[in-house]
Amino acid sequence: MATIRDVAKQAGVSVATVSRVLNSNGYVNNETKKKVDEAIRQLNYKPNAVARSLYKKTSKTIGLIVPDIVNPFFPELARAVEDTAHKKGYNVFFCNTDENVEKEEHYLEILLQKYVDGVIVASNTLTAEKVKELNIPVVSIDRKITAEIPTVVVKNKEGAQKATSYLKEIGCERIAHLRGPHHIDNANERADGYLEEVGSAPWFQSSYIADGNYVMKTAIQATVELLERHPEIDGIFAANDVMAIGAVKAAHRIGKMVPEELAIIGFDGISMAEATTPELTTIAQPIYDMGTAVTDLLVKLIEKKPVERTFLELKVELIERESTRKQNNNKGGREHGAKDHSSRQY
Amino acid sequence: MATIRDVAKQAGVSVATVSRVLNSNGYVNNETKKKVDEAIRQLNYKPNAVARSLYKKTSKTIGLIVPDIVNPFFPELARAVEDTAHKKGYNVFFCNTDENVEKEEHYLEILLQKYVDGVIVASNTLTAEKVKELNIPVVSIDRKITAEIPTVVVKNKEGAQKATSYLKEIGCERIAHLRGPHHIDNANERADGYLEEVGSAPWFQSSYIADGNYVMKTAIQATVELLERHPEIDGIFAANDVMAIGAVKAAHRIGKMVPEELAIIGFDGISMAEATTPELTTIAQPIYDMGTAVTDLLVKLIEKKPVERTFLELKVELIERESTRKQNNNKGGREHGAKDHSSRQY
DNA sequence: ATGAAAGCGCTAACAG
DNA sequence: CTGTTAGCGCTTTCAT
Repeated sequence: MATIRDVAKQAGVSVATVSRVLNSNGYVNNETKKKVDEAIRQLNYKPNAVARSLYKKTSKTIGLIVPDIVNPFFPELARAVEDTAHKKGYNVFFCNTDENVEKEEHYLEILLQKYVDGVIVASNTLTAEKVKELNIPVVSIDRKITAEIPTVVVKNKEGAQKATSYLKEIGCERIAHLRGPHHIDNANERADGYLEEVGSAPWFQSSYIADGNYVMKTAIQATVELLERHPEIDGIFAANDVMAIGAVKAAHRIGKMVPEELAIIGFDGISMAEATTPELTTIAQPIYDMGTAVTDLLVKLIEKKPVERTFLELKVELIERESTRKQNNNKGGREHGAKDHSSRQY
Repeated sequence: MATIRDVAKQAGVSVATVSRVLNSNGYVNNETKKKVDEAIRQLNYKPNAVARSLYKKTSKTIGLIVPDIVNPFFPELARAVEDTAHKKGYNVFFCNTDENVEKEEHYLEILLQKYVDGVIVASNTLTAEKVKELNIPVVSIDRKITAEIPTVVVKNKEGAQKATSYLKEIGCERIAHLRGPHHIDNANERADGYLEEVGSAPWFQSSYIADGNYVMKTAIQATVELLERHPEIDGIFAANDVMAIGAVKAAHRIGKMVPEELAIIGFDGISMAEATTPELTTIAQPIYDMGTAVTDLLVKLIEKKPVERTFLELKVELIERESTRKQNNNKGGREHGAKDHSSRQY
């Protein structure tokens, strides 16, 4: 590969001049600039980003740390992050931690050694202290770590309330909740939202809440048990779409019709929710927008540009599909006015 | 951040000595090593990977170029690549090209400037010529580019034959094919496999092959038209799972029962295929293994270790689920002996 | 407007 | 066994 020296020699100027035209700063005569450009072209010269990084102490790269890209929530997020980063001239290092603290800290260390300018984390295990030590901007997505760390999340509680009250509106009278892990904030917030809506209903029992752990397999099992214990249940709010899909399978397995006998609503808005039969009604997060927002935020922090707010709470949206329909149990189901905001393309 | 100089000063030795203990090469007295280690600990020193890269002309990073991480085939692949790379001490830059040549070439250029040691591409648009210019190892996954570029693929034709003959075995007598894009090799190979099995059957018509373009929306439309034009069709081999899911939806929409009236089999083995009702029978690719294999291959090339073969063609596996069952059309369906190798976990 | 030269943090001869 | 030193390729004062 040609270096800046080769270009300088070829153009008959000094490396400083070449550097000047490369970065278009400082004065440089139009004629000499032409010579340099020509030399660059002839040699097919590309500046060495590593050398530049070493000097400038910045690398135009960021780290993206997710638990597991295979989790259907993350591909779209990762795509948004990469798109936005690329647009702003940054490359992204891609890391999976499986929610494992050591792995996470190890990655952070490596990223730091590689001079990343900032990092985006989706993590529950990261402490504020560790982040401080890094001395580079860190932003959190989907999970709030501490008040000091800039964060992009969605209105989980509000979404959960929306889901639950929607089930009430279409006529469900015994609504259960398939909740996520107790150590994950957004799972607790969603459970809170559910409780807010039905916690004080005369029919409510704490055993209407089942642990699904955000995983399909567990959710299937939990739903089967739930429905066997409580055959009166006519609506389920699952705290994520994966569990909602599990719930659909469970219902199918024990012969409950969805949505006729049992309405099911999920949370997230992952594309897998459109693969099911019936297609899943869900509270959709603006996943791509979240990715864009965190990345914008991070880049602003890196480039020390002013940021308005460091805590963004984005809105969620009810997408009505087939897994919920007005229940015709003539006990008072009301008309529901929501339109289908689905992104179905056919 | 502390530098090697700081450590040297703190330990009362020269930077060379520090470098020696860092890289554990060259002789260094055990006592001085201890002093150095202690200084490193005290200063919480971490060597600067950029400076090291600059000197060594290698960065311990690789690039991963995929069309779109949102495409359900790629998250698992990306995960495998990242896992394997990490295990071998490499980080991975993550790039989405949308199959766009300019974007792809642009990424390659940037990666090159950033000194990546090698790159893994999933691309149809890359030319051998471009790869040559790079002067670093490049390996291709899922798509063969040219003979010179080391590649990991699966036995597409064989898998397609397996899918088609399986449909015959369970009693289908009018088997259609939902094919992928004409410019993608694996789509053509899968179509070839299908043709091999049924192309000369008395009932065969070229209009039994529909273009689905690997996309759900298109596949739904194509399947509806196909079934309206040819109501006699009792089996569909879709060239990927996403289209197979589309076919299931199409069948559902026009009131054909799957699998009773219409058997559907996909290709890929993505997890989404387990979210559907009925769950999808498919020809599964060993996606994770493919990722591991390309990464191993790439790292060997980078480190100039001997590689046995530079063209790996992995086996696919039939996973029987619910979307295909022995057709009871008493016209001669035979027993089929395949076991369920499904990864269903419940 | 241009060039010389120092230095980013590290590694690897080479000398001792 | 350890230290001195010359780079890796680039950017940026500081002179001129």
